[in-house]
Amino acid sequence: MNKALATRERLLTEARKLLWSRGYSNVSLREIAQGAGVDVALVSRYFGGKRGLFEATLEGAFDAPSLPDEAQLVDTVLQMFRDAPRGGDTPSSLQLIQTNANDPEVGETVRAAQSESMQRILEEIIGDKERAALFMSVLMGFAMAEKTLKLDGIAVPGTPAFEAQLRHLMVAALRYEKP
Amino acid sequence: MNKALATRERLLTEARKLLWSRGYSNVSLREIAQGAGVDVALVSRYFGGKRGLFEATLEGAFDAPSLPDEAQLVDTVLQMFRDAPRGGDTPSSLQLIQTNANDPEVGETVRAAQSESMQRILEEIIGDKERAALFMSVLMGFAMAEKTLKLDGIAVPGTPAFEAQLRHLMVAALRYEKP
DNA sequence: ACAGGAATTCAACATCTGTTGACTTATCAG
DNA sequence: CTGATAAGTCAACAGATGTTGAATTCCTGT
Repeated sequence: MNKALATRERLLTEARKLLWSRGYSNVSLREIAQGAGVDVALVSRYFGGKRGLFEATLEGAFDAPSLPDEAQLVDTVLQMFRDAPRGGDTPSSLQLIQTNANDPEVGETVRAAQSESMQRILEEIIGDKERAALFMSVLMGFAMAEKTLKLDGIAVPGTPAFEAQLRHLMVAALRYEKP
Repeated sequence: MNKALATRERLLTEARKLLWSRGYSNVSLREIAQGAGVDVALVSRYFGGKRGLFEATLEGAFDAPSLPDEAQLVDTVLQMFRDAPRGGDTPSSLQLIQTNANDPEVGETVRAAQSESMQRILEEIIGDKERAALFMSVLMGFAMAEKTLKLDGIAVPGTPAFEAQLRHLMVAALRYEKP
């Protein structure tokens, strides 16, 4: 009875790795199952289907390790980027949003989850809805420029130059003033 | 002989509308053909297949109406956003990138096109590779926050508040200084 | 050792996708 | 009017996908 939970977890881990980085409709259940070393049918048995597996993947996806105040916010985010290096095995929650937010089947769920957890937390910390939105937009754009577009001008992740670039934009978002 | 060119164009228009906004793998050829009012088989006949159709829509996708200097750059981009309102029928080139850049089949092509036209032009205007990359990341993030995530804090497109937000981030990117 | 139930696999399904080649209709010069 | 060529339609295909229920293997308690 405990064994089932273990393979359930193996499926979840593999699903996170593939679905978050490459997008819901670009990964087949057979590929996930093969990566987890089990049969495809177990997905439907344990999660009720592909969609159920994806949604199970979302649980706790946006949990922050701790709730930083605004002074620590920038550093906390920098660490998030540091922990999910380019091409690494652990796609970040930003990549999850980026790859799935406009999927016809799960996009709505992803956007809702982002709004209810990540965005709500940002607004709480920053204390201003507009600045929180601009902050989020900076995060999304930077993740896209670095992970997907791999723009030449973005410095190598982990280096001081990289942190300086990202920090510059984040601080700018936090300093926005209504006209 | 001229009639064929007209339906070719109808297919291209419909393909741009659907593929750019919803993503390559989320739109079927039958849907595009139906929207254009022709048979599916014509896609393969005229463009050699789905991929050929998509690549044909890419031609001139990143052409700027004119090459602005850095002083006009921000205003030019603001106009780009004004011309492609939220939920409108004309998805912007930024949305095209956002929805297709990590597609397994056409992502590489999209990224290459962006790099060779849009990014090259930005670097030329701005005169600095890092600032150009940060500028592009701001554009991507803002488009994502506004069009896909529809964040509460992003002002209504077309209003002065919207322009103030976007301008603030763009100017910040342009003012980046190496540490 | 051996039943009984849990865990997993297998084979088949219905559906949707892009693509192809044969067929039909429209267009127009002679 | 008529035949040839262009333009468009139709039906069928092979492949992949998510899902399902029966069959099989594995494990555990007695």
